[in-house]
Amino acid sequence: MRVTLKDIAAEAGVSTMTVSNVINGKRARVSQATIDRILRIVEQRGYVPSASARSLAARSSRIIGLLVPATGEDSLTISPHTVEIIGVLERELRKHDYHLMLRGIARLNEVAEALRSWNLDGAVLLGFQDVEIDRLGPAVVGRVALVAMDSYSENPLALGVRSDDFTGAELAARHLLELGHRRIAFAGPAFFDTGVVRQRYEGFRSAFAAAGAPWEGATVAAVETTHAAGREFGRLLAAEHPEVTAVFTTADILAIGVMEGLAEAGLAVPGDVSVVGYDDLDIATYVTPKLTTVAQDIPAKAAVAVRLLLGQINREEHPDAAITLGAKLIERGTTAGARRG
Amino acid sequence: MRVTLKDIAAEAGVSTMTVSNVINGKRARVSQATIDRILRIVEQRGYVPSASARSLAARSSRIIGLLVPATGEDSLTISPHTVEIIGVLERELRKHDYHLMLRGIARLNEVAEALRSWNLDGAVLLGFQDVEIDRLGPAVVGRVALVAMDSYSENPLALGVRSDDFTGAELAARHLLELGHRRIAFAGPAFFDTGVVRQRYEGFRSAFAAAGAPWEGATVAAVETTHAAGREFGRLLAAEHPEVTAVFTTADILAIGVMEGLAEAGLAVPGDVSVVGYDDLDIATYVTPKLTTVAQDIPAKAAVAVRLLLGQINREEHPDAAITLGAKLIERGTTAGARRG
DNA sequence: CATGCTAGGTTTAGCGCTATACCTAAATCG
DNA sequence: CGATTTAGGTATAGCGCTAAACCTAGCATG
Repeated sequence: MRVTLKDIAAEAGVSTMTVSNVINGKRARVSQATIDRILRIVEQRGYVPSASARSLAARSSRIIGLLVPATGEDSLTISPHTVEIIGVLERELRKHDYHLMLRGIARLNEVAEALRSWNLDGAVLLGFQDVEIDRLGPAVVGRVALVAMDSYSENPLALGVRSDDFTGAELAARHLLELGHRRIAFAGPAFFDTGVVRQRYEGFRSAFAAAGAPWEGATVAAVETTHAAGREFGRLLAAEHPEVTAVFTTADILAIGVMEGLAEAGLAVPGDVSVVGYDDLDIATYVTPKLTTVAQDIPAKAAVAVRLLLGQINREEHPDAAITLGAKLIERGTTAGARRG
Repeated sequence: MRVTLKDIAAEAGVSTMTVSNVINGKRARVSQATIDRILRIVEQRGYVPSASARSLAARSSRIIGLLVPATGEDSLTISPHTVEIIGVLERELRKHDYHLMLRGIARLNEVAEALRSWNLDGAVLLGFQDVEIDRLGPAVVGRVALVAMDSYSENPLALGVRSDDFTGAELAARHLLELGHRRIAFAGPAFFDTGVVRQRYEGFRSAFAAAGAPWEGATVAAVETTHAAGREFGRLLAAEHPEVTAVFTTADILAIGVMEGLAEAGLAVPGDVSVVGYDDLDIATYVTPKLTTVAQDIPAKAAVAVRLLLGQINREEHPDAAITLGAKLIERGTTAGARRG
């Protein structure tokens, strides 16, 4: 059978509480000799505490949920961007002896279920829309620490962590404008009215204003964040928008699709059309020419998320309402002066 | 406070066991009227069972561990290939009301810790070496169902699930040989003596034998599975192996690196050198020309893993010792007839 | 010398659930 | 018509741990 606290206590000749205290580092009221004896026995017997019993008794699981949108049928679509976040989250949490539970969320009320069922101490929401975050009420959340990645929701129940999407897009647009482009396309998913996409859209717009460029030069298109949709859009651009000489996209994968679509239509990048991506994923450097893109510090974003979570859990007051990290432009080979026709 | 079984039982005027039985689908000995009444109250009160209490009492957690190698310092490196597996695993397990816990493993004995501490019902080992799987003893594993992805270990404690790496590599090599190549490089990580790499190596060799091609034509190189290492190798090939006209790599990412290295050295793909990857990741189609590669059915692999796990958990006898899925060659643009120099 | 304080513990009472054994009235059987 | 089965439950005893309150001997203090 399993080795329990009781076994250790019996062998050490003390009560289970003493063993429990030693194991949990509450050693103030235990003599050094007893501590040593207990630890030796624990080691020897290969005692591993039962997490279920712990979380039942202590009402805290040391599990952080990683909640990702999912449909019932499809498997989770985890973008490369998300993957990097997961890796860093896991490491940071493991350092603090927390564990990560991955859960696809098909309907929003599953969030409550996930939180309550597992007694989660906290959760990271990855890839949800702002409107979804907005809808999380106190009944759902309870006393669980929540961090929403890439959210601009004002919901005080979920702290937002994001990089500066406004500035990122602004930098990209300014870069294109400085190269002389005036007819620029903005391609991103169809949520211009909220969240990350909105910020990028506004940043993009702001650069036009700052440069005194006519906003009429912009072509705004709702394009799904996939390679295929990007390719489609590239072809469309080639066929029906001869005036456009540059494209800003909200994702590298989209930019790479656009590049392919343009190439198929016989247009050169950056010769005829310049392209800018977003995220600076590894794939940005795998394509030819290498993609000019906006970089965010993803590991930092994940680390901040963990810091906020643990801060909330340990009641170091409710920390900062939201954290915004920087973004910077990485100039590579897909942008050049404007000329097409 | 939390709504508990007791609350539901009191409100329904039955014992907690009856509620428990209804909730767990053991409804044989409960009248339909009582079932309906209980379910209505459960719904109404928003009752969610406590997973910790359950796993403590039932000695089963309904959690499957997803164990991935990790160093203490680095974050988990999750390859695109791994990501796809994770997504499918999550969906399949969620269907059966199991949950996924992600855990980086720095030292092998952490496997035991993870399994015991959380009372895991099973675990999927992702990305471990065969020798590591070999070392898992009964003391570590206990009665936990274990599936090792991409393992060729003979350890009966961990069922292996993999695709047919031997045949995949053989197909690739045969393709190159049929195109007339005789001086072919094999590039892969330095574990030629075991596991997946060994299978691919043997498959590669076997194609030479089958084609009656002299094995002396092969150049075997240990190259890390990264873009940077591939690029380095591509340059090396260009500079010091003028006789080589084709490269088979054990990963797409590696192949893409090789392509870049070759291009930098002024060699054309496939004009001067043909390149074949492995895995058929999305990125294989993002590069120019598109990468010829070996495809495995990753979703199927993950689904099989879940099937084996659940099979073991439900004691449908100990199922098949290991499962090998197919592999096929996807011919795209990076392979052509042999000519260089 | 009564009194408090401190070090070093112990005792008690659950946390919320499930396994197991048991119970009772009504229906069925030989 | 007594014995057995069946439907539809209940009672009891934990699972392994922790929070909170309590205890006691020994020492210092006014």
